[in-house]
Amino acid sequence: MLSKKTKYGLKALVYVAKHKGEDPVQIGAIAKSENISQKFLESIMLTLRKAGFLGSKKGKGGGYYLRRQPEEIKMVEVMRILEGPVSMVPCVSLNFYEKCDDCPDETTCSVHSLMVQLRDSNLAVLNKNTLADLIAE
Amino acid sequence: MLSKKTKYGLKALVYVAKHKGEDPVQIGAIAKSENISQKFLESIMLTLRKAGFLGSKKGKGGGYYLRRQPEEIKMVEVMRILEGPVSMVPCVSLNFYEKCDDCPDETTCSVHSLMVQLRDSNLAVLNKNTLADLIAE
DNA sequence: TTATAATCCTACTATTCCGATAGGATTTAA
DNA sequence: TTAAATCCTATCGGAATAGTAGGATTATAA
Repeated sequence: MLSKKTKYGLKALVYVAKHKGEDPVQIGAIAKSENISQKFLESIMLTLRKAGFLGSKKGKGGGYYLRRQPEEIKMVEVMRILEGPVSMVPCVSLNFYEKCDDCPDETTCSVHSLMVQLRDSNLAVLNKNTLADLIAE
Repeated sequence: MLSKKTKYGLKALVYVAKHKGEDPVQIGAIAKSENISQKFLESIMLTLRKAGFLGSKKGKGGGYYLRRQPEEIKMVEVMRILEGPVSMVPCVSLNFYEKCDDCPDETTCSVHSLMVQLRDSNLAVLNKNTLADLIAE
């Protein structure tokens, strides 16, 4: 299941992107528009800013704005920041590789190939879609 | 992330399938071979039996056996039983549909299309792969 | 008939993660 | 100087996950 964090983060990015070129948008406005707890959204925005997707301006009249073009923000990047690994098991993860504790040997693991296929099919989708694609709909 | 329950369940199915035609296999043997807590595996085997993948024989000399041919057990069926919905959000789930609580309208939801694409790419993989494919490797 | 070996079943527990909240510190514009 | 905004750390309740406990039931075989 997709975490609320990721879902809210994506919606917030879309919201900010839709107001590109205008003044920065406030957390409060996003929270209200998208039915998100404002305090929860605060921490998500912070994450997105630290990851480089968003910039912020403090103080009165401040808020958040996009730091990159929507067409250049791939969904795979956002998902890795908010949701974590694309892979369903650490031992097939490209960016978060770890050995599975219960598997003596990956090459003989019966679920390995299935996990690789799932990873690759998800990667294909997440590499193809950008923030711009989400705005369109 | 794939739950241990699902991972163990898949490995157990593969183990049982590899012993097709022989006497039923015991939970203890599977647990030992695959490094799984026997008690935990008990409950998983029960789930797989109730779902119709496995049959069981009680008492001395008992154990579990496959009730269907490995080629006919699609991964999508097993995943739905052990892991739950294929979709990452309930509002795009084919078998577990539910309205998202925070979305006023699915047709205008910005993440909807992405979720549909992910669902479909995963479904393709899970429909194509059967238990027989897992045994092969 | 009795011991043993197996599944079956219910309940419980420990731990981790998720979603959300609290309370202020800091910065900036008017 | 005040108000409006982000920034930051800590905490918390609930749900889910992973695993445990203990026995009930069933079947085989001596």
